[in-house]
Amino acid sequence: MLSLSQTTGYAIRALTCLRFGESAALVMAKDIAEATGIPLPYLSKLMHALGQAGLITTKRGYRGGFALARPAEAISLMDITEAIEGPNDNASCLLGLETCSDERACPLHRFWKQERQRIEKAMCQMTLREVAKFEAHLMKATGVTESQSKGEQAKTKSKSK
Amino acid sequence: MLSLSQTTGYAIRALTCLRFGESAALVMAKDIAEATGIPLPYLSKLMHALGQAGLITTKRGYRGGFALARPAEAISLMDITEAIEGPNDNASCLLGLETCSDERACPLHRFWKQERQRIEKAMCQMTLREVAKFEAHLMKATGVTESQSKGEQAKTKSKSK
DNA sequence: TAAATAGTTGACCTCTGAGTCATCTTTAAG
DNA sequence: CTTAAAGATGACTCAGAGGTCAACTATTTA
Repeated sequence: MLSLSQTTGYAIRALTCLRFGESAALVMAKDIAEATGIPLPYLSKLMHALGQAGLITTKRGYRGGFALARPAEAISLMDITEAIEGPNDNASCLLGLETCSDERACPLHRFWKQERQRIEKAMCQMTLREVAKFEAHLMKATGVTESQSKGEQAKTKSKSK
Repeated sequence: MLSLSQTTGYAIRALTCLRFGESAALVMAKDIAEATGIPLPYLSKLMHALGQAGLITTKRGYRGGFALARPAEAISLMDITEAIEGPNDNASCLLGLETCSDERACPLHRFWKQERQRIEKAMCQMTLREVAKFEAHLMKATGVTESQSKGEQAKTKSKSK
C-alpha cells in the first residue's frame, strides 16, 4: 500500500555496499549484484544514475568501480530517494482530490500532512551509515585486502574526476 | 512518493456520489462521471468492481444505477482501499529488505511499523460519510425530483468535461 | 413485443517501471 | 600496441495501471 519504489530500495541497498574514500576502495558492480541479488544489468544503470546524481563516483575500465562521493553519514535516505524518484511533491492529497488544500481541506488532509512530515523527517535524519551498519555487507574492494578494519577509509589523496 | 493508487482515489470520490437506500435513490454512472471527472468507461468498470466487493448494489437496464450497500458511515476508507487494491500486507519493509522483520529490524523498521499502524487506523476510522460531507456532491437520483434544490448546482451543465 | 435506457464485458491501446542483451568505450596491465 | 577488465548505453521485452471502444445483456415502458 505505501512504500518506496523497488528501484529506490535497490539504490539504498547498493549504496550500503560502497565506501567513501578515493580510488583505493572501489567496489565493482558485479560484487554488488552478487551481494544484494539485484540483477547486474539493471544495477549497472542504477549506479550510473546515482553517479549522475552526485551520490557516488564512478571509474570505468580496468580496476574500475564505484565509491561514495561523500561519507555515508552525510547521505540521507531522502537524498537517495530524491536522486531516484525526483523531488517529491509533498502537497498531494491522499485521495487525489484537486480541491484539497490547506484552505479547503478534505477530512484526511491535516492528518496526512502531519504523517508526511513525520516520514520526511525520518528519511532526512536516517543516513546510509546506519543502514549500512545493519546490513553489514563487508564488500571486498579492488586493490584492498580484507584485513584492514573498516575504521580507516584510506585518506590518500582527495578527489579525482 | 506516498499515496493511494489513482483508482482508489477514483473509488472514494465515486462513492461519495452515492446514497444508501433501496431502489429509490439510484445514481447513474454517467452522472458520477460528470460530477467527478472520472472517464465514464473506466468508471463503469470501477463501479462493477465495487459491486463485486459488496460495497454497492447495482441495477442494470432502464432506470438502473448504483447505490451504497450500507450506510455511508459504515464504509471506511480502508474498506474501499482493500476492495480496490486487495488486502494490504502491512509487513513489508520500507527499503524492500528481505531480511527485515520484527526480530531483525532495519533502522527504519520500528518507525515505519508505527507509521503504518497510524495510517491504517486513520483509514479505518475515516468513513465515507465524512468525506462525502466535505465533497457535498448533491447528486440527482433517478426517480427523485430535483425539487429540493438544496444546492446551487441544479441542472446547470456545471464545468469540467 | 419493440424500443430506449443503462450496466457489463472483452479487446485493444498507451505509458511507465523493471529487467535483459548486445555492443560500445575507457583504463590499466603486459 | 594489444588485450582483458569494467562501466556506459541504446534497443528491446514484459507486466501492470490506466484508459478507450464497441458490442452485449438486462430492464422498463409504450
